[in-house]
Amino acid sequence: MNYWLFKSEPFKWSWEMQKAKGDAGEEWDGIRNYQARNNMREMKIGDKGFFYHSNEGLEIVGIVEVSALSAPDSTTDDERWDCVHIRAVADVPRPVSLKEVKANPKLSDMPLVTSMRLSVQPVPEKHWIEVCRMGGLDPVTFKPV
DNA sequence: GCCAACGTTGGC
DNA sequence: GCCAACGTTGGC
Repeated sequence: MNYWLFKSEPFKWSWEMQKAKGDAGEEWDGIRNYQARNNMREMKIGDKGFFYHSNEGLEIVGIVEVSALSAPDSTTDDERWDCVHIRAVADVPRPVSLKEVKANPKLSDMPLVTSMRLSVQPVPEKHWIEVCRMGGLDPVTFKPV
């Protein structure tokens, strides 16, 4: 199992909107960056991810999982772009802000810090566990702790 | 709203 | 294949 992080501007697509989709999930469309696309192509069904609010909020607010493998992006005819589907799994009881991530020495090499502009990024397991701890949830069951 | 960082495009 | 110009992202 691999871990990822999905960025979204809440006024375009928020965690509340993602949750409203429930188990049906939603296509993570609109990605027009090769590195982000390549990350999605690496994803497998059931891989987990953080849902991060960029621009406004600036915090990790939820846990998602990959519900469909990367396939052509329905919002474009350009064959270069494809994307996965994700569905909401759990709230982060205490959202973890970018500020907190940056302030934590254990997370100094997290892609969220080092690859600021990458909108779909990998999360090393050690970072996953640490962020879950900060957010007040179990890194495996996603139950509040 | 500004602007730094950085990815992409296109002329040469 | 280099690199300048340009566009976009995203923190502040």
